[in-house]
Amino acid sequence: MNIEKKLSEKIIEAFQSLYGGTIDNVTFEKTSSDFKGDLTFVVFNYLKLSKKSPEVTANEIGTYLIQNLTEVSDFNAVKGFLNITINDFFWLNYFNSINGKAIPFDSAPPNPSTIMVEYSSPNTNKPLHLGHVRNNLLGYSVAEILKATGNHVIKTNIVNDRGIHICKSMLAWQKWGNGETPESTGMKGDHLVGKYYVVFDKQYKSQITELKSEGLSEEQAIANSPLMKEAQQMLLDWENNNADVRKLWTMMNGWVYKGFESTYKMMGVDFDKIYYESNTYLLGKNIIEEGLKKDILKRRADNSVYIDLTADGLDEKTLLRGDGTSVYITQDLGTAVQRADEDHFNKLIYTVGNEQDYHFKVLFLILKKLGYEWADGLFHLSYGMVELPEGKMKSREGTVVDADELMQEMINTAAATTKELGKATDLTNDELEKLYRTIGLGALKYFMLKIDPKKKMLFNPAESIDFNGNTAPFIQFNYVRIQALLRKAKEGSSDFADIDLVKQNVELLPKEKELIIKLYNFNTTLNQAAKEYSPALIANYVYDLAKEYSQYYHEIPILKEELKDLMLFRLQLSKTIGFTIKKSMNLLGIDVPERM
RNA sequence: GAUCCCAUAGCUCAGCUGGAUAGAGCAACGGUUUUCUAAACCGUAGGCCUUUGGUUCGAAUCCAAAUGGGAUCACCA
Repeated sequence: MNIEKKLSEKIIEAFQSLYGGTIDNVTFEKTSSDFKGDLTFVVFNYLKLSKKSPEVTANEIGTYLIQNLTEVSDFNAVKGFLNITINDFFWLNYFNSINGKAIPFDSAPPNPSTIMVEYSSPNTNKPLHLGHVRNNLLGYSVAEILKATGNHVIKTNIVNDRGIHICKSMLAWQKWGNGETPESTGMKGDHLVGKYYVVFDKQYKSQITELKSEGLSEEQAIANSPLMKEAQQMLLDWENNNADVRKLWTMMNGWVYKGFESTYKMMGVDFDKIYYESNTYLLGKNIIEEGLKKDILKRRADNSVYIDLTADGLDEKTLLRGDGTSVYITQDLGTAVQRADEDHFNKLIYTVGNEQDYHFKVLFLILKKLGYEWADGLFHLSYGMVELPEGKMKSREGTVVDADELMQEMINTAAATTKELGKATDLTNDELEKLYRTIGLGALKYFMLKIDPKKKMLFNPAESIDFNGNTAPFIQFNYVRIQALLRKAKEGSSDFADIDLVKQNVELLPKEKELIIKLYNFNTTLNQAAKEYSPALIANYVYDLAKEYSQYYHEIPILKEELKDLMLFRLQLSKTIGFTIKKSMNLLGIDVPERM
């Protein structure tokens, strides 16, 4: 039932029959609103075959189509643009085939791919911030989109639960914590641990200042800071399984996990498989050995191992230190191989900020050189940083927008706005709480997902996120209006109890045809979003749909339409649009309320 | 120094697989509610698509360079 495909075939046929030439698949674009028609075929590229002027060629093709394809009801040729009108029957037929339900995805791949989507990947020394919010929403949404296109998706998270940064928090807590716990302070665990990360930094800096005032250079001061030495010792103790350090580590990480859990829950994201770096950080050494045997990797005089990527326009990259210990990329090599062995993925998508573009380029190239076939399925979903007006966020200095606080603020704003507008007054308190969350978090999620992932984005905390215009609340509002219509229809008359059963052939208004075409385009958009890993395409689609509907709603009577068939058709159209809005929003991880 | 990413209305962004007169939202100004939820709708105003050159019948879109902004180039993670 793909009209573009049908048209394309007929046009190829037309060229064959009219001009005796063969052409490849042709493409169409949406006819400009200034001209009559639904789809436009541009003939300029094919004039060599027709050996006629653009206008004549377009006219001849148009005539052929109208004679040989029943779906084509009209055409006009302007210069080289052939504007094709598809008859209402086709569109209505398509619409009836959906029949008031969510649009089914029509081209699920015959062999579903297994796709791992890694996202979030937090450090356990501080709470999640705005940057993580973008990461989480993006990863979650991409996973949902890939699922919707028929893939088997495994959402994974690799938690960086070990390293010097955690030791800093641990040390500071040990020294200045006075035994504080989440229970004793009422603080969320991740925030409590984050507090001591900042304490460490403060103490460390004042120590450096002190050492410098004693006459040491900056470099010497850094090298001789007792606090940093202690932290490093703690890391060594951790690696050597020192019981006390491990106990402290387990306790504090436990606090953090509890905190993360509630943040993830509030955000509405989840994972199928969680890895911990404390389990994976030693992986990868055997791969290095293999690589050395194959002579792909080289050993330096000091015993360190590296790979020479200069021929590929990159640098030499060290993979193992002289003392035999791992570096960051060693473990990434190891986890990639482990995942390939365990999960047999076709694709592995790393949702990580664009500051690591180089790292992933190197990682993928090394794996490829080592001969892993699945390395072609690796993809770095690189997204731009979230910046504040004053520049980059620095968690050590506490200049971050905290995820928990931001979400709460959004919910508060949603509550205030709802009250101000005097809306939803008949809901219970529980329902209201849920509504505020749906609207507030919806606004936040949409705000972050509607922007092309690869672009960096500016977040100004002073200007609150909008609730009007191109926003989630606007889209949600249109969904709610539809639900209100449907409710009223059912209450008003038993004739409308089952709107789904009605199939009507009516004369379409231009706006109605436009809306059906929009619905028809859902699958194309979904496919493209999956192909490009871009939730922004879905966001733009659903906004367009809601906006068109909003105009329609204002222009055309629905429940007040006197012709019953027409009223039913319009209700059915509204219902289908409602389904599509909901489905699209869910792909973005956004809920829609029934009332607001 | 090298590499990568970005540049479209005052602001935030679409448009990028070349096509017809470059689109939204916000902000500004004016209008619409005894009638299906006004978180809405309609209208006005706002543009050298950073610049220059190239490819093409045709360039915001592709190529090259310049300018400006960001990131990266650790035996850190």
